[in-house]
Amino acid sequence: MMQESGTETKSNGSAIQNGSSSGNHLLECGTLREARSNGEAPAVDLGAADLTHVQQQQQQQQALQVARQLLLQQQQQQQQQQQQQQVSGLKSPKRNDKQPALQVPVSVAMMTPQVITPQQMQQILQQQVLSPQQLQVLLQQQQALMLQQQLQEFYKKQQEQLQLQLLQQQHAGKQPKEQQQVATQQLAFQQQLLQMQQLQQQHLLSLQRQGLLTIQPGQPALPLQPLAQGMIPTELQQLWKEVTSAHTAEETTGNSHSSLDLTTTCVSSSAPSKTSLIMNPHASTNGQLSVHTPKRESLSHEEHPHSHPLYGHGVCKWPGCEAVCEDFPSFLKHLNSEHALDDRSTAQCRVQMQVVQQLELQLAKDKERLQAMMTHLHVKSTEPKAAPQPLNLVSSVTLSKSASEASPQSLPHTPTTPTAPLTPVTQGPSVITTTNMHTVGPIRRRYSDKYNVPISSADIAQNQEFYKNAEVRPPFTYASLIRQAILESPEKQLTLNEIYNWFTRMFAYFRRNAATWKNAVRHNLSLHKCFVRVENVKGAVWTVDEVEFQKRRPQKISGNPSLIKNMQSSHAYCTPLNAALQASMAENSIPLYTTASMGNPTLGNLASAIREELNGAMEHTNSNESDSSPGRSPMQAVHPVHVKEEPLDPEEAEGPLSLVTTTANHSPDFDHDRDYEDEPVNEDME
DNA sequence: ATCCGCTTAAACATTG
DNA sequence: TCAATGTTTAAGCGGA
Repeated sequence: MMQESGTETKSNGSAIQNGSSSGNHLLECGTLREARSNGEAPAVDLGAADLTHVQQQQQQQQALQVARQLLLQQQQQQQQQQQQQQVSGLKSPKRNDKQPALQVPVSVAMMTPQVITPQQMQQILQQQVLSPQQLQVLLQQQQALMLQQQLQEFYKKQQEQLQLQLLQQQHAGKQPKEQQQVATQQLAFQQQLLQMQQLQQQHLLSLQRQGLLTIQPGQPALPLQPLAQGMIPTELQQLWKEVTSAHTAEETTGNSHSSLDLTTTCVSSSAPSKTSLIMNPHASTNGQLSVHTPKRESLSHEEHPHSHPLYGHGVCKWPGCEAVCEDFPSFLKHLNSEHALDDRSTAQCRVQMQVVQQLELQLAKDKERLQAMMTHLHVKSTEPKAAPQPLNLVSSVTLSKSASEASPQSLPHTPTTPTAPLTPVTQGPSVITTTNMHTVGPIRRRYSDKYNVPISSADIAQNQEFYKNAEVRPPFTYASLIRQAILESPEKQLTLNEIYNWFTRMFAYFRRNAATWKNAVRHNLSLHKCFVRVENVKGAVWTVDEVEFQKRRPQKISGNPSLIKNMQSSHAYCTPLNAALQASMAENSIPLYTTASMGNPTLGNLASAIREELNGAMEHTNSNESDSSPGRSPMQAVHPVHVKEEPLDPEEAEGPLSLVTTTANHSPDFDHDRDYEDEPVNEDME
């Protein structure tokens, strides 16, 4: 179907017309293009999806405000406690060093080195200096803080009980001197606990703040981006290490440990209510000193004493420990010696609570997100198998309304694992139902280019929000992307720099390793004959020679059985493809599959173009159905196979295009792109 | 095993 | 001179 676009490439007038007609592309595409021409940063793009995000932001902010109040109260409370500790000389220098880390968000930290005031918070919210991700992290932080508040209450109860027991002891005739000492030790212990809570909180916050720093500013919230939320395991690990080291350092400051034993003995009778589950190992530790260890173990793990959750593979599973214990008794010994009730263990246990809380939170959010995604994609069932299925980034997102309704089996868009193999198979709406199951798998191929099937604008448009924000490598070849970039431009021509900008604008992945992928872009531009360089007054622009696609397709088909097979399957898609296209377009009343290359993307033109394309493609093939070929989007499926060895007559494409002047609107627009170029090249590419 | 396509790296030339 | 641009070659990898 790209014949039309191919011929249009020659026709300058039609190319311009295409640019105007492409305005009814998805909103964001138009916005992007406009932004590009206006020299605006793409970060300010506001599509329909972004409006939804704004609403979500407002809701989040409301909740956040409540959470911030809690945070504020708690911080004030902690400040008071800290002052007390300073008076009592228990202040840890390390904590003092980390004091600035208490400030939660980066922007807040820049505003104030101290405590966040409500006014400042309000300001933050009003100015929306925080991205939704940051807000989310903040929320998580404050949930953790609330958890700590519960902890504090818990310890207060402990303290009360302790004092009660002390009173009893006093009545029993204990010496006043000893009592006084005990009381002092209690106080010290409690202060220590509070201090440790602050420490852990600071660790948490600092870690999460570090996480915030990695979030690219200005990014709109994405429901499809669960990655930046919550704490990743490495962070948790790091958290443990930090806590461990922090308290190790704190121990060197000479905190009294003698008080702990006494305290724990008294605390043993109080069973934590809310946190009993999580605190269980710790509570049992509290209850018994090392002498009573067997009993403690029997408390926690009555029936399986040797399947201790903290012991596995001969290694102590205490977070951050990993000490080797040959057998279970030695492990118990180690547990009691190294992980007895002390400040460190208490702190670690508390952190573990937070970790669990975080994970549960994240799990809940991801579940909710998954549900929303499935709902959005009209997946009726909530089968959990849908998520771990191999990703089909493109196809699922390319789903049109009608198509998704017609294919309830289609996988939801679950790009929850960017590390997962990229298996996006560009499928058209009608294709998904029948072929989706055959296309799953860890396929790294860029189908869109392997069969010379460029990405449709719909693919880009509907995936762009995802790829814009998630650092996931797009499942398209460089050639496809370049072609798409060029065809998306109003005049079907881009300078190299504009192509660069398109890459960085459309794909977060290409905001790194600029030297690498830019080199690849240049390489592809030079390598593939379909990219035609057109000299211009201002330099040179790159265009796509669609004719080259057309010319080479039959050769490839006749020569490559596998490709024949694929084209056969493409042909099989023809009928439902058109139907789905028509339905989709009719429903949306917009040309969903408007591509710049399609020129005037009316329904009739598009459908006929597809048919024409397919008919042309199937000249040398039979119409057998193939079930093993990857599905492709309509635009992609019908694209000819690319052969690059055939020399191209430059005049063919250059003639008309030479009349076109450059868009000349690329320069100031992408100053932000420069930022990406300077990033260190440390990303593992594959 | 081989071919092919894609990616990446790199060297080199050209140009503004 | 320098950076951007453009060309070319080569190696590695994975799929067919």
